This record gives sequence, structure tokens and C-alpha cells, in this order.
Amino acid sequence: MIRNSSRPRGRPRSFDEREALEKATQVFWSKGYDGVTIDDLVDGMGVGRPTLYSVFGDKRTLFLRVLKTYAEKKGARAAKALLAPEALRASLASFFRFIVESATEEGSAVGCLFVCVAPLVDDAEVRQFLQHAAAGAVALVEGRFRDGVTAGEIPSDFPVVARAIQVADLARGLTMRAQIGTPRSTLLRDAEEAADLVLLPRETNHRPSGSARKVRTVRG
Amino acid sequence: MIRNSSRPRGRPRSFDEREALEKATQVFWSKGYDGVTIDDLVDGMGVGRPTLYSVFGDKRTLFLRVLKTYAEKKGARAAKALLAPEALRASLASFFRFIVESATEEGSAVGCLFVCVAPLVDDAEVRQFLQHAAAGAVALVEGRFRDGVTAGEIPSDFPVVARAIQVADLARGLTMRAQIGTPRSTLLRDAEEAADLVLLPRETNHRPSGSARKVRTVRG
DNA sequence: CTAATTTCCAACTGTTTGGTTATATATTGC
DNA sequence: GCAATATATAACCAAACAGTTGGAAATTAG
Repeated sequence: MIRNSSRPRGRPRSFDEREALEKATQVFWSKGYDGVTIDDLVDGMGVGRPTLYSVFGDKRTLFLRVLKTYAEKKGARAAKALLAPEALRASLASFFRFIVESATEEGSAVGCLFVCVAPLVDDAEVRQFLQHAAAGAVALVEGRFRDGVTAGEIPSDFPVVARAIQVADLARGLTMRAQIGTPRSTLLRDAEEAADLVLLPRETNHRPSGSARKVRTVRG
Repeated sequence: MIRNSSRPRGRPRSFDEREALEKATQVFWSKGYDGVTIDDLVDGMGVGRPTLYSVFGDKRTLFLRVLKTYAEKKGARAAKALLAPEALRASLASFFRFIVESATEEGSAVGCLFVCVAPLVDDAEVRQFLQHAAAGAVALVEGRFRDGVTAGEIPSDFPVVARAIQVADLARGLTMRAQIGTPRSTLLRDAEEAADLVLLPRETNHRPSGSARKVRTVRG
């Protein structure tokens, strides 16, 4: 019999901890942090009130735990979309598509816990976590860009850092628009165009208009 | 004697309605909608509790009014930044800079009532208002792009609609990052790069890698 | 000054909320 | 079966909360 940890002594739990956490995620996600009451969590998670306190601690503690698991899951899926063995353009489109789809999933709350909910939580630890997560997302995209450079998909002078930041910002924008009710179809179209935008080669020189002074630097 | 409206009969108010509204804006802005209690508003606005109800209605009504005035003010200032008689690049940079500066203003709450607070309010009227405001913002940028086309600042095939949407999304991203504590200096740098990005000419043909061949369309 | 009008202020009321306590229930070890 | 252990359920409590009421204060009209 395979059982690395023997069954605990007392009465077994009537709920699955991971399931309850996922349900808590949905509750926070749909109602915001300040908007949820303990009763909302009790109802949504299917655990008793004292159970919730003894197992998950208070609302803030629970939220932090929710954030972490959410980050791991979403981060992994985003990485999967971005790092699949595809061409760079396809990778980026997959990434943006994933963002839009997860923000407009049916049967789930709209938007994103990271982008729409957590930033409003007035808590130092939450803020720090978000900054860290945001930096990680940028690093992920930046890494994909670097791979693109070495693979010759984009020129070596491609501004990988700046563009990675812009990918993150565009993703934030798409997510926020999902939150205010922009239809998925619209956002999917914009996701494609976002992928196009961030891959544009940077201008090598300025040519305002009219009296064109056409200096052209030639890469070699 | 110039007095278009005679002074009202009873005891004069001890507060200025506009000032109180501005203070209410700050309260909602800094604490979020669900995070605000009536007492927070009473304290922050400097009006008595029954006064608040009689003059501004309940929390939801007050918030809607706050949203409207905020929209007018911010919209006007954004338009001023974007439509000043400058070159297109400078206009866009001004716009993004304004977004960043207003989201990181000292003495005021961080982020933006539209981008960070209001989308989380679970109310049909609020949502509709936000969609309308967002469409207005896009239309504003789009108009500036069209002017840029007629002025010859950007080519006539410039994708004005898509780029206007992307300007809005990038602005959202910058704003959200302000909310999670990204320093103003960083955001100002990114604002400049956002302005550069959205003005890049779209690729006229695909050149996957290696053999570089740059075709440039020349307006005549 | 008096009456009418409007606003201001303190206190009140019923409800909701966060967090705890007491007790009943289910399981393991022997 | 019986003690030990751990969870589930219901009820509880003080604090916070939304919204209201009654009377005091400030102003105008006459």
C-alpha cells in the first residue's frame, strides 16, 4: 500500500483543501478583496466558519495563499503558451490569447486576480508579491525575446526589455477591458494586433514628413 | 447688483459641494469602492452624516457622481495634453506622461479611479459608464492620429483605430503599475517608449529572418 | 422681533460583520 | 468497546455599519 503519510488520527476532513482554495480564488476574483465577507467565503468554499479560520487563518492570510497558488497556476500556463516551440509571432499571439481567454472564461470570474483585484488591496505584502510577480512575467517575455534574437527571428538590436514591459502593459490593458465587459471576440482581435505591434522593428532614423531627410542606417 | 440666483432661504451650507465631491473622489480613489464606509466619506468630505445622505444620496449615487466629475476633469486634461499644437510624437508623449503623472501624483491617491477602482464595482450603470468613457478615450486618440495622417506626420495606411486602442491599453498598463508601486521615474521612461512604439510604421512585408530586405513605401 | 426655511449635529436602531466558544460527530489506536 | 484526537455545526458576542430621527443653529422675509 502506497501511503507516504499515515492517515491522521481524528475525524477526516469533509472537504478538499485545494478545491476549497480554488473556490476561494473564485470568490475573491468575482467580488474583490474588500467586497468579500467571511460568510461569502464560507458559502463559496463549502467549509464551516471555524474550520475556515483554523485551516486557512483570517481573510488576509487566505488571500495571500490564494494569490500564491493563483500565481503558480497562471504563471505556468502563461509560460506554456509563451515558450511552446513556435515561431516568435505565434508565441506572443498565444500568450496574449491566453491572457484574453483566461480573463473572459465562462463559468469563471472576468478579469484577473492579479491585474484587477490584488492591486487594490492595501497591504505591503500583497504589493510586494505583485511587484515580484510582475517582474517575473516581464522576465519571461524578455527571455522569449532573447531566444528570438539568438534564433534570428528578430534583429539583435531589438529592445527586448522595453518590449517585454510593453507586452505586460498591453496584457494588463486587455485584461482590464475584459473586466469592464469588452467581448472576448474584440479582445482576441486586439490580442493579435498587440502581438504584431510589439514585434515591429524599431525605427532606425526619424523622417518626420515633407522635406524628407532620408538618412538610412544599414545594418550589416 | 449681479446675482442671477438669489441666496437661498435657510441656513447656509458650511461646505462647498464641489470641494466635498473632490474629497469624496480622493476617498474612493484611495480606498476603493467596497473599502469605503459612510464614515470614511463623512470624515474625508467634512460633511455631516445626514447631510451626506440628503445632498449626495447613498454611496452608490455619490460614486456615480464622483465618476462623472472625475471623467470630465481627467478627460479635459487628457485632451489638452493630446491635442496641444505639437508634433504627433510629442502629443502622444504628453498624453502618456499625463497618465503617469496623474497616477503618481503626490498628495493624491495612486493609480486611477477609472482604471483601478471603478472596474471592480459590480454595477451595471458603472460598467456602462466605463465602457463609454473608454470608447471616448480611444476616439480622442484616434482623432489625433487622423490629424496626424492629414498633416503627413504618419502614412495614410497607419492603422489609426488599432493603434488608438493600443494607446489606451498601454496607458492602462502604466496606470496599473503605478498602483502596485512602480516609481514614477520608471513609468515616465516607459511612457516615452510607449509613444515610440505606437508610432512605428507597420511592416509592409514579412521578412522572417536572415536575408534582410527592407522595402519602403514612399508617399508622393 | 417673529415666522418660515434650510442646514447642522448628536444620538439612535436594526443589521451585518469578524472572530470565538461549546458541543456534537467521525475516525484511529488499542 | 473505549480513550484519544481531529473536524463539523450551531450558536454566540462585541464591534462596525448603513441609514434615520429629533432638535438645535443659522439665515431670510416680513
